[in-house]
Amino acid sequence: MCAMRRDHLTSRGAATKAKLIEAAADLMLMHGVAATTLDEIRVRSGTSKSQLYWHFPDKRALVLEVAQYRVRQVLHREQIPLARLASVSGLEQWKDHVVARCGAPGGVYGCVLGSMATELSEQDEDVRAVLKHAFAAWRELISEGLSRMRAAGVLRADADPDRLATLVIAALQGGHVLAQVQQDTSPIDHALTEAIEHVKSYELTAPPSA
Amino acid sequence: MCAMRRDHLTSRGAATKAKLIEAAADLMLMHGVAATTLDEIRVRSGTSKSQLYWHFPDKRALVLEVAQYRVRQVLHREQIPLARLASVSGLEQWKDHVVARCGAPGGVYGCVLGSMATELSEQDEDVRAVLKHAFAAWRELISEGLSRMRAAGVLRADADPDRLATLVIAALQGGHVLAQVQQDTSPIDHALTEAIEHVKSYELTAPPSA
DNA sequence: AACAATCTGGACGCAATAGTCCAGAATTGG
DNA sequence: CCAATTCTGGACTATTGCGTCCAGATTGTT
Repeated sequence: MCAMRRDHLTSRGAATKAKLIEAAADLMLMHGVAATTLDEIRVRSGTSKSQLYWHFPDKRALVLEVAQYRVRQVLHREQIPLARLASVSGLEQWKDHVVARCGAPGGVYGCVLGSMATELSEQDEDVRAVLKHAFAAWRELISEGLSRMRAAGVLRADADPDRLATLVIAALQGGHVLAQVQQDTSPIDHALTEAIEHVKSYELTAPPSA
Repeated sequence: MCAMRRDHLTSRGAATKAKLIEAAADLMLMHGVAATTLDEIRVRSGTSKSQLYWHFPDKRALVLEVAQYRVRQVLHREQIPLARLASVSGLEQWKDHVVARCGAPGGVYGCVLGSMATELSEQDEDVRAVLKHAFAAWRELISEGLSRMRAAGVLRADADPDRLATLVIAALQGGHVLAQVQQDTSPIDHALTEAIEHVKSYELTAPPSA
């Protein structure tokens, strides 16, 4: 039989595969996908070259799995604060976490999904499809939170959760781009603050007693 | 004398250099900087390999000049509508142009500055510096327009032009990222529309006669 | 404990790409 | 019109990085 990847990995194999994906993900975030060599991945993961080709048919497949890993990571992390979103101040807390992570030491100011999206959208349809769904799901998390707020009477009926969520995600992504280029979190902070200010303008204030 | 680049080019030389930069810029926009080979640039520009090394010491220098070319191009183009910005509807017209260009056939949905910023910020300090100034100047164009609107009584005194301009640029950049990933201009359209809606919330409506 | 299947290590080959070199064409000045 | 300079064309080299191979170590099964 010619060597074929197994559908079932032992725990050791799974651990190695995970190490490879994590090492690749880190390097690709720091240096970009194209600039990350398989050799660097091998060194950082503490494994050897052939393991890459045991677990992945080629670099492209590895990149796809890195994208999927990042998507799981981001959506899982975002689900926690966003699924219980019920007020504007909840959104502000979420913003603070985003900004803190953006400027975290060792980080790189860019968004792990946004950087891959920009670099790979034109070259790899599979990665683009994965990221497209990820951004849709992310936006949906925010949109649903805003819908709940509207239903609860926190926001006015004319607030459009989908469009507001699009603004928030765009402000986050654009804020990352600007933060990366000026190596400073203030753009993402200000952009998200203003976006949330816009959401606030739909807040239903206690109607004047009349 | 060992061959040194001349400080003064003849018109022919300048034309060739410009063709090289434009060809490189187009390819780098479409496929990314790293994925663009010198050979592709040679073919598309209709010149030969040694011309690259006559006009540029290496690929990195070419990339830097491509970045400068893009910056000149974008700032020149943006200056026209933004320098005479005097009303919210002017901002809306500007948005329509941005969206139209984003979805232009042959285009690529991404922003010519944003894509380079994301791909190169971590690898090339010189390019990052160029783009940093470009984004600052771009934001300043918008900020000054909003300041004029405020001075003219179009916007309320509590409108903060710098922060609003940051939101607009971030919405534009983030909108490009989302548009690129879903191959559709609606995200950038909606994000900019909402950002402008936020600016509108600072509009000074005619005070109630009292 | 012995055997088979699964997984690992590093050496190797090959293709692609950045960068070099030089002969000669086009252009400019006397 | 001739010579010097500026610029161009394409062949060439060295390097880098992707992907292959196989001997042997590790793990699980009877």
